[in-house]
Amino acid sequence: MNTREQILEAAWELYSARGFEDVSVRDVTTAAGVNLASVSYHFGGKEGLMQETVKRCMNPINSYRMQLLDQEITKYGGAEKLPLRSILEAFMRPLVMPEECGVQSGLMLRLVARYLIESDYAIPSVSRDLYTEAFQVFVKTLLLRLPHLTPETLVKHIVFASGSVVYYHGLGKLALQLSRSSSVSGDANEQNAEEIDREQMLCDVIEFAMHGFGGDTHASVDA
Amino acid sequence: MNTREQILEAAWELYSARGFEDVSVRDVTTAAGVNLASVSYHFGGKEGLMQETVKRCMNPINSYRMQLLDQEITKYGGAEKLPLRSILEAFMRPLVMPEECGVQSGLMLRLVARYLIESDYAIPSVSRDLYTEAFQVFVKTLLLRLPHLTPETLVKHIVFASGSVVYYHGLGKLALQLSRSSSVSGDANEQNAEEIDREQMLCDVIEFAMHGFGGDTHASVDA
DNA sequence: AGTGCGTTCATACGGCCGTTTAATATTGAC
DNA sequence: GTCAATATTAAACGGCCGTATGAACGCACT
Repeated sequence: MNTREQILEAAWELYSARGFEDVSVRDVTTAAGVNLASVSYHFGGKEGLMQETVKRCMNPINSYRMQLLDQEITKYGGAEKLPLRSILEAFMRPLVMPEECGVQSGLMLRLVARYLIESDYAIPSVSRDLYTEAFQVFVKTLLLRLPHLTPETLVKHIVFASGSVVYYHGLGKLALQLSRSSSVSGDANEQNAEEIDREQMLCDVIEFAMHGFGGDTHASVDA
Repeated sequence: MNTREQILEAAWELYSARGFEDVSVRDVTTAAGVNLASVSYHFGGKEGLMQETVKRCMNPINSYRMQLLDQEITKYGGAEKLPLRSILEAFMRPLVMPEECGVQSGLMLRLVARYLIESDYAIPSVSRDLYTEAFQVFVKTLLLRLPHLTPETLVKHIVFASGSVVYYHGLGKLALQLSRSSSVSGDANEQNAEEIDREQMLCDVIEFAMHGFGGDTHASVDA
């Protein structure tokens, strides 16, 4: 029964790093140190392995979102008193800091981005339900706080915020290089920029999104 | 000499629709109605074709960005008098409405998203220069308008805004479904949502981003 | 000891991949 | 018209892909 876990762990790392379509079953089983046929046996095939991999990381993410939201609700004594910042952070922090809910490494966002794009926007039933639940809860909570906005607008804004964080995680380093390299750039190929400050990124994107939602940047416990 | 163009056209459509790694050279040549070996002959191989494809669509995009920016500058009589909205629209409209600069179809954003992700964030020299130029011009222009912000902050915000539009284009339909489907959803597989209103999307994301930049939502010719 | 079942294994299969080759067709300058 | 350069073609190459097969293994249970 250990084989299954070894496969999932290797699959997670490889898919995150290189993408779903670019990683062969052989790559996964070799990295996991198990037999090639194990994937067919345990997951029915490559497609099954991919779905299970996504499921295994999206479940904790969405649970963590709910958990953070609940924490803030009790902290502020009611969902209707939640600051906008708390709601946004509860939604986005699990994406940026997945290790806080047991999903290892910052490859999370790359995997999500890859999956959403490669799967041709047809999220399979596995993760569709998870997404649906989390999405609806957050839209509902936001609606309490921003009753003058329509649910459609709120959805748009959540998507905007998610896009910001996903995109920035992927392009942040590069973009900063581009903006700086107006001066001498030495070789154009130095791709080894310092690791990105994810906590700072989270803070930045929340700040950006809060303005987008039209919320007050500062304390807004009073409503 | 027509073969080359037919290949590029077919490649553009297929790459946009299905992704780079998922489209074989045979797929492209078959769709183009040319011989398999033509790709090697004209582009040196699949890698060369991919790069040329990206180049052929990013060149017009970045030119269009500059053109829109210049239009607004003359319209308002000086780069320092540009409303924030004009700058943001000049940057994002070409992504959302590529057909306005001769890049056909709304598959543009998917191709960009795919390329950025699949190429492992290592934008090859081909498009790197184009991006660099456009990025620096826009950062510089934004700096005129928002001198209290640092260039790093501006870069972040541009990336946030780009991420919003790319992500929303990919997920918008799905997200709206998710938010609505709290009620009856019939089959969970109806993926045939109506086409997205791109002009509206552009407007929404500009509005969202403007708040994020801290700019005034309304006319800001007066500075 | 023997039986049955879940698991792991080495191996093989057919298929598609990107690229190469060498022959043929087309072009354009002289 | 000739001839070299350019362009296109059909066919084949080796390689990796996902999956299937059937044998071997571990082990609880009788």
